[in-house]
Order: sequence, then structure tokens, then C-alpha cells
Amino acid sequence: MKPDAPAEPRNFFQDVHEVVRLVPPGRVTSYGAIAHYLGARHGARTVGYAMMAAHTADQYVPAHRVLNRLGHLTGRLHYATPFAMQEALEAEGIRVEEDRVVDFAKLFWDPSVELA
DNA sequence: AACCTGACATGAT
DNA sequence: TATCATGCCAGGT
Repeated sequence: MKPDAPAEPRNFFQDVHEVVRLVPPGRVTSYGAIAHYLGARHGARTVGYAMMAAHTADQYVPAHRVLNRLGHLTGRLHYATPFAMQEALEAEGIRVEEDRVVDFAKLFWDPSVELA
């Protein structure tokens, strides 16, 4: 049982932001991968919400490295300009075509594997 | 203070 | 094989 809650109410968003910050430049990951790493199979959606709230995080969160499972830049419309996300990725040597990351499978960085 | 919305993914019909 | 409905969390109005 759990008479009292954990000392640290570690918010899901906090965890998500932390994991995203661990994604190395030139690499990308997906909402689902992060959710799975955090133990929430159906929490992918929440991960997306976390990204939207990423700008409220204390530290910078490279949200441009997080895509949906198809490698699409789903969050690009949330940036200052619709191209900011793509430009940020290309600046790291990642090729983007038609709002989709080329060689997504190769560049994919799975936290449950890399941080195992 | 309550309700609504919002960067996804999976399983079942 | 494609579509529908469900699961998850926090912030803003």
C-alpha cells in the first residue's frame, strides 16, 4: 500500500522533459518511445502535451528532436514559424522532406535502449 | 472551481 | 485492411 504519496511528486512532464534533453544532437526519438520508457504505454498523448508545455520548462528542451512514430514533424505548427522545427533538425544534419525525417529508423534514438 | 482542449499510440471491431 | 473508441496528464479559460 501507499499510505502517503512519494516524497517527490515527480510530474510526468518533468520526466519527459528530462528524457528529451538526453536526446543527442543529430538524433531523434518519438512520443511513444518516451512514453514506453516511462512505463506508460498509453501515455504517448501525454508526452505530446508535455512537449507543448516544454517552453514552460526550467531548462531548454530540444522538442524538435521528438516526432511521432512515423517520423513526421507533428509539432512544427507550434513553433514560432512553421519552418523553425525543420531548420533546427537540418542544422543538426538531419534531412527533412515533406514534413518527415529521412532515415527516421536509422536516426531513431530509443531511450529504453540507450538509457537501459 | 469546473470544464475543455491539446505535439499520440494501441487494440479491437 | 481501415476506422473507431479508449488511455493519459497538465494548463488555460
